[in-house]
Amino acid sequence: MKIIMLVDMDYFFAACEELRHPKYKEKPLVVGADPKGGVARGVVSTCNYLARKYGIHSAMPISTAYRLKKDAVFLPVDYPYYEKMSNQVMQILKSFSTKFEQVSIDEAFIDVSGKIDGFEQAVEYARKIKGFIKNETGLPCSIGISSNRLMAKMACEAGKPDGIKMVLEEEAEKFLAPMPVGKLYGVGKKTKERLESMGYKTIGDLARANTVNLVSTFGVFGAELYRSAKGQGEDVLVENYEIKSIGRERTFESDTTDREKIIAQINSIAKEVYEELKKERVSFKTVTVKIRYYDFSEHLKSRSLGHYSDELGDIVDNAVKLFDSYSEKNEPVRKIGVRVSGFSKQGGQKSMKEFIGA
DNA sequence: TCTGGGGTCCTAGGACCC
DNA sequence: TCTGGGGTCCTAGGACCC
Repeated sequence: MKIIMLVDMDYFFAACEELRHPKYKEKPLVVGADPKGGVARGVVSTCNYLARKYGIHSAMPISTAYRLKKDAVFLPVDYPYYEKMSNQVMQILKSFSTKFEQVSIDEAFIDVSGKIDGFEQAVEYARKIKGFIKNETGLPCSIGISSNRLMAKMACEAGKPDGIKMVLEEEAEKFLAPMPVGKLYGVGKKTKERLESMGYKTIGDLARANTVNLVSTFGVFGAELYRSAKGQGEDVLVENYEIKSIGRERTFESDTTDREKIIAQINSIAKEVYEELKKERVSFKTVTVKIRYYDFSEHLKSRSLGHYSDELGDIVDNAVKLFDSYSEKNEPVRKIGVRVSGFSKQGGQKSMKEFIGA
């Protein structure tokens, strides 16, 4: 049986800010959009635990956060800095594991099966990793330990903040049973509502469910839900992951129908996408434009070039065409986004797989 | 409360080829 | 004349996660 850990950095962006501004440690700290006196449109990205005491949390409108605690410290998101800190952490995790899979800027799975003899040594090993990260970077984290990805994740959530939690395979179902269904990884707002209306309030209810019933309403996802509720999950980590799409989107300060203004925004966004594309050294085949209207309705339109391209002109031209195909609506636009996908690796960047002809 | 931005995966219908 | 099935690509939308 494999020993899988999920390492998740605690309140990561805010913790990074506390690191370079130690004086903010004793204050409620909110990283996210500039509140602009409470009229801004952004949201809270992350906040420290002092800010949470006032009811502030991730994804909350920044205007609400501002109302809850006007004299909190509000800082903008400095992604490049967090990425630098993240890289340090990820290097450490790689050195402590036999397999490593980064899930996001502040989270990674590690397989440590080859590093320790069994689960008896796992908590001690996690403590070592946690201490090492703290010493080297000054950042706190939480670690979940189990025999598959799902349970490592669920254990980690239970261990937060600054904790280590191990859930053995034989304890998994019991551990999950009392939790509300919404806590299960993969169950969001919509699925939670549907499950509750079917009478499944807790994960335990779901584990005792009629699978035929779940599959008939949710399809393949229903079978997956059932497996998850029983604490079963994948134990294979994917190490060589390739990016699938690159996009940027921007919300206007106020909704607009001004074509000139929107086209200008598309141009500026396309340039950012292009820069990222060059960094990743990939070519794209498909361009997608996303529009969010004043009423929050969202639409995507995409077109395939029929061939690979790495040119800015192709992004801009197609994005503008796609946008113009919406123009008869003429409703106020809140947000506009541009995304490219359908990648092929560019010359000189052949993957090992392609190289050996696999 | 009034809602950002960066992603992933899944579904489903239609086109087209064999 | 009416009838297959598999495979892949394209497009649009939805749900979810961090």
